[in-house]
Amino acid sequence: MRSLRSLRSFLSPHPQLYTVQMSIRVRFAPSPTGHLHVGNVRTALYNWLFARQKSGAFILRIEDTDLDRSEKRYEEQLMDDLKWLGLSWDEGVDIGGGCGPYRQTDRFDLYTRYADRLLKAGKAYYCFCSVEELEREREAQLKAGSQPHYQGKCRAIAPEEAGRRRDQGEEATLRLKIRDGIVGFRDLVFGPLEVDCDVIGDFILLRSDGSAQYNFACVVDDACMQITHVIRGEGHISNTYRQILLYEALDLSLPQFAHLSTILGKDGAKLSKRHGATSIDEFRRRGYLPEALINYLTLLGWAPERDGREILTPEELVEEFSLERVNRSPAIFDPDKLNWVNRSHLKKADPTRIVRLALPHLEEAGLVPKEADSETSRWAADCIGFLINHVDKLEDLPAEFSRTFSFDPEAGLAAPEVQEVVSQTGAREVIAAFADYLNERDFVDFDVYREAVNAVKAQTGQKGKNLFHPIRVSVTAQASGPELEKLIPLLERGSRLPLPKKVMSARDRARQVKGMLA
RNA sequence: GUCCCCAUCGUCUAGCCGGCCUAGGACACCGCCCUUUCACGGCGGCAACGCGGGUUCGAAUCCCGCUGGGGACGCCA
Repeated sequence: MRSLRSLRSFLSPHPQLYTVQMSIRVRFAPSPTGHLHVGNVRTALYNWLFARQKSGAFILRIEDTDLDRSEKRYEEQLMDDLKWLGLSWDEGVDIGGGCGPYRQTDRFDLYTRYADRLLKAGKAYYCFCSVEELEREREAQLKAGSQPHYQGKCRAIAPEEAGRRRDQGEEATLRLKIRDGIVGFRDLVFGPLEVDCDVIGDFILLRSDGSAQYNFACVVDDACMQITHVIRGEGHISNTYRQILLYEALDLSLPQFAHLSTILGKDGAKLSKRHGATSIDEFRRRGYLPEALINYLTLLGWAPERDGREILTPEELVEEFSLERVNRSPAIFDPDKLNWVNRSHLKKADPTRIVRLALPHLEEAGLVPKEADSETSRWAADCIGFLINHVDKLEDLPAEFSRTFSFDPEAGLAAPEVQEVVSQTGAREVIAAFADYLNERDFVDFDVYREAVNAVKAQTGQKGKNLFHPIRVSVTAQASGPELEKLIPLLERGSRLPLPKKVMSARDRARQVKGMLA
């Protein structure tokens, strides 16, 4: 099977066309050394989209060979984040699978076995150089204007002697003997890529403590896990050459490679905390919808074939995605567009889900009681449905809520734009008439509000802006805001509820504004 | 420093196996319309092929150079 595939890859300029019926296996292999970052997430996402579209397997492998920096809690959080996004995997540390274990620290003996193979075949050798020595070599090369790399000093040590020195307890790393010539491959997004082997240098396979170095572990794992497509960040292109050399040395068939360009911040530098939210956990907390993040991140570096449609569900993205259309150039992360995408999904989403997700934000802000009675819950749900069209993300809801339901005529009336409304001809009459009308009513619902508007209109002869602007001021002390005919009934209902922050009814508001303007 | 990669509106991009491009869409921004107010929505506007050489009847599209940006060069991944 394998040799057949590599033969086809060799013969065809588009090997992927010939492998479609084979079951595709991709993997996301993060190292648990920090929070899951948007860049990493996009890599996971593209792997996932590709796997799902081709009905292949998506594998989650934990690359924790950096013992100093890896932490269990990051591993757990990373899986939480992925699950939240809906990027489900078919094999992984938590669920197992046929090619486990899926954590590299659980696979050390495997690496040792492969290392032995290379050593016995004379393709790898022990290196006794000290870090200081290597550092000096590096600096010398840098100064000489060449690309620094290990020059193979310890290649000359006879295997017997190396063995003896190791037996005597001397520390050594294991290095791969690099061949001469050119290493190259056809990248699925970048096209043909190659480099001269002599800029590479014999790299380390096993560290002096016996643990596997990244490139080595990665190749052994990808091969053992029968990964067919390696989709990862652009930064790995230079590793790919090394890894291909390893596949050759181990006589393993090559997977396909697809590298993804880097995501940058607004200033063109690699995206980091300075650019605001970057960990996906943070986006979750801020009230972005997972499908919105998926949507936006997929669009970052990729565009659907027929343009125009940009708001797509994960299912639609799976259907339309294609590695061939992935862009080579780095993309800048644009929070404005993310917000737009999120807003669009917020509008599309099931209202009860939105209420469930939004409520905690209002509760945290102390605007709605945590243990609310059914009347209050219903009111809160209606408020959320009412305000959701005005926010980009759920975290904006409390501010929008406060702005809408609090009432501060003192400050409001002083604002220039409100002053302007009040000084319109007939504005004060409208405000007074409106207050008087509401004052005679017990309960102000939608119908009463409409009656009030018509009565005031008839009484004052004002209409349009001259009618509605003053009414808005009388009820909100603001010059703009959400739909009055929905707001006013909500104010009325809210005013009768045991809320942490009392909501004042439209009637009381109008009376107060009238009084202040009199 | 060396090697590798990238280069269309401010941003994401379509186009890139040359003519259909007076370069299309989206975000943001501005204006208008709708709505008896506001918002939503609709319509419209602003705005790009980095520069210089080739190749060609013809180049955003192909080639070279420059410039700019990014990445890599670890006993990190």
